[in-house]
Amino acid sequence: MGKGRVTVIDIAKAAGVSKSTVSLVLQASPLVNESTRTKVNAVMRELGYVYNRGAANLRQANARSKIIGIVVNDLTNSFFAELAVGVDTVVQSAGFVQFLSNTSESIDRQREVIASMREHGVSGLIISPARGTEALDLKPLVMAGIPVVLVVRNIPGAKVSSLVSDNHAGTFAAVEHLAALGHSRIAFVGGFPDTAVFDERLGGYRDAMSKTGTGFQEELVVSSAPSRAGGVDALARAMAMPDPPTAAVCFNDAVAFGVCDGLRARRIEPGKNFAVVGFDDVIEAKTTVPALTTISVDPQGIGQRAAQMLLKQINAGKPEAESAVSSVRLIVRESCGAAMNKPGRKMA
Amino acid sequence: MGKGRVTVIDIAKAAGVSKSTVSLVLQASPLVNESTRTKVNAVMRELGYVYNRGAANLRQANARSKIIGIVVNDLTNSFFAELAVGVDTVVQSAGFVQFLSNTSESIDRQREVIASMREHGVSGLIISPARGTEALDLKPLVMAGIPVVLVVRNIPGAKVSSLVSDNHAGTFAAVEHLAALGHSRIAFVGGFPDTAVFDERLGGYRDAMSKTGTGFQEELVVSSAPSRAGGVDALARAMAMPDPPTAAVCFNDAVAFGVCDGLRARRIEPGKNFAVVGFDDVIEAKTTVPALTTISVDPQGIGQRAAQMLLKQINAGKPEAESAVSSVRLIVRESCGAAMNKPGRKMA
DNA sequence: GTTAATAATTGGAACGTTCCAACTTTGTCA
DNA sequence: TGACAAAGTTGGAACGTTCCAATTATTAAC
Repeated sequence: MGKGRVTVIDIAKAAGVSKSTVSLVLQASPLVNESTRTKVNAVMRELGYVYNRGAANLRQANARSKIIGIVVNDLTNSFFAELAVGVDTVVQSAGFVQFLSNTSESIDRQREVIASMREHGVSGLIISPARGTEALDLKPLVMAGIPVVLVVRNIPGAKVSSLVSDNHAGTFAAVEHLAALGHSRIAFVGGFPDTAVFDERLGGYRDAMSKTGTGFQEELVVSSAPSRAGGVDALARAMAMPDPPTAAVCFNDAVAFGVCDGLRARRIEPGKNFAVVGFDDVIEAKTTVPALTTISVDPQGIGQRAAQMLLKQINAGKPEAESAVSSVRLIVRESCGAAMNKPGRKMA
Repeated sequence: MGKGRVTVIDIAKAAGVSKSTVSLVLQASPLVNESTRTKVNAVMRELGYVYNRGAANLRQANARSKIIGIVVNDLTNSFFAELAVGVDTVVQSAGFVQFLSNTSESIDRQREVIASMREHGVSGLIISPARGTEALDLKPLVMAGIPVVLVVRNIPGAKVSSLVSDNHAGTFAAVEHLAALGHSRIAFVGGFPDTAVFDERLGGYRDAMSKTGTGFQEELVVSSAPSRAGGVDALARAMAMPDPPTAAVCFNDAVAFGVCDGLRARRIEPGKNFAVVGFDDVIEAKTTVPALTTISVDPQGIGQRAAQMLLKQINAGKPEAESAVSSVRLIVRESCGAAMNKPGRKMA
């Protein structure tokens, strides 16, 4: 059949109108007569026309394309998958489509991905930055006036919007809860020390430990990769201490699951002989056994709110940076032992 | 500063060359003198030039953009997240960037997303189709000569490449293994009955049940949503039967986790009083307690292989449909009780 | 039956890039 | 010295769309 791609001019010719009219039909203009519209639409379907967004964007330098980009640093963490789903629900109803890319914590990859999205003229970007991202990396975006919302990790000095959860309050509440249950040797487990999120969560833990009178002890902080495997590993190191902890506030739920795995491997029952609190409240947290006590940050909710912030900026024209903190709350389930008897230290 | 965006002409003016020369620099042509090249590059950096891929694609109608799209039906299932990172690793090294979109099993959304990706001139598409997708939905893509690889779910009649795992062989092996352990009342649990994948996995189960002499019984098939919650639900129905099963072959790992949750809630220990086998071998399968016996389909591997198939088609020019089946293998861990004593039926 | 207003349509210019054919400069060879 | 080739560079046309100003067809008002 047709060798080249079918254009608006082909449609015009076949429908016996001008290309301008076809263009008007394309943008659903009320100027065009109903009968012409239906005819043009019919021809389009018949010839298998596909809109060339590139050409369109070329002309209307102002209006950007109807896509928003989301860049995450670790797609295998279901937290980010859920965040993306949350974003999707709101951008979808605003008539946008979402393109997601994963950086796997690589700054180089992140640069490529963001450049590529810019080249395709995204209307805005939601970014959970890779470790080590600097304000400088985002400079070009703000210079170009592209709305950006940072989520999960903020970047000091970058003049863009951000939405992070109240990490300090979260771990603070976790420690208070464990202390109220009678624990005093409470460890802080998992996470990479050189991130802002780690600092904030550790800060909440530290302040709460000081406040509860038991005091903050450096040795009770045992870091690791923020993954399930990292949790297993970190727990091993914690339990090897001369006076091991009886409870753990974990960097995130993945670590907490790892800690539970590690406990079980030592024949210690999480929620019974050892209290575990997570952070994030991922979807599995409530169905796993024992159900995980954790800090709920509602990833889908964050995604939705971030998307709303972004859309607001897009519609406002002039992007105005806005910082928000998403509040968190402690969800008490079984893994902290609150529903059971007093915590003991019956180890194998 | 500059109100409009900076173009190749601005660069040319500032560098004292013609726009053609700038264009040649952009595509790293050997024709341009080394000194000119460095000068032009310097000016680009200085003025903050961003390449306009849309304009470029407009001119070179043949060469498509350097992006490949991946469309998945359920991003919250970590299977797909891992598949996506598998794809990413190979397209990345081929100089492509990957844009992912989620359809949440909505055909309408899938249509939008695919249309949007086409409009942006993707070089190829990897699609895990939403439930109910028909060959007709893919027709426009193949007509336009856009390479497509279907993963996970095949669509009969669509003239595109596909890569699915050997579902039949997987459940067949699972049943054989359980039978060898002495089980005879083996249920098939979870999944929506109206999908090709379900049919294939059920088929493997049915054939194996017939072969082992215990025979296939309709009542032992209990379907549900293919999620953790679905597994909990399905197990409840299975255990309510007059003569409940002692083992379950699950539709996927998510269901299997749900089944384990449900068993625990009934004080039945998975891997001890009840055997559970999953399907997919997601990342958590090996670290959970008890470690899940499952059919390994290696989602990252499938992603990689699908990406290779796609790149092959892209480079070949003329896309040639190719069907492949990814072999699977049974990974024996703890949840089937193979490492423990004979299976009993000590229920609470 | 003329004028004014409204509705519908239209050709041409513009967007930022690449391709092509033509051009200039420099160097080589008979 | 002239012819020729090689290396670099260049202006204009083209890609598929939208916008603008201009045009024609239709209806309403007097």
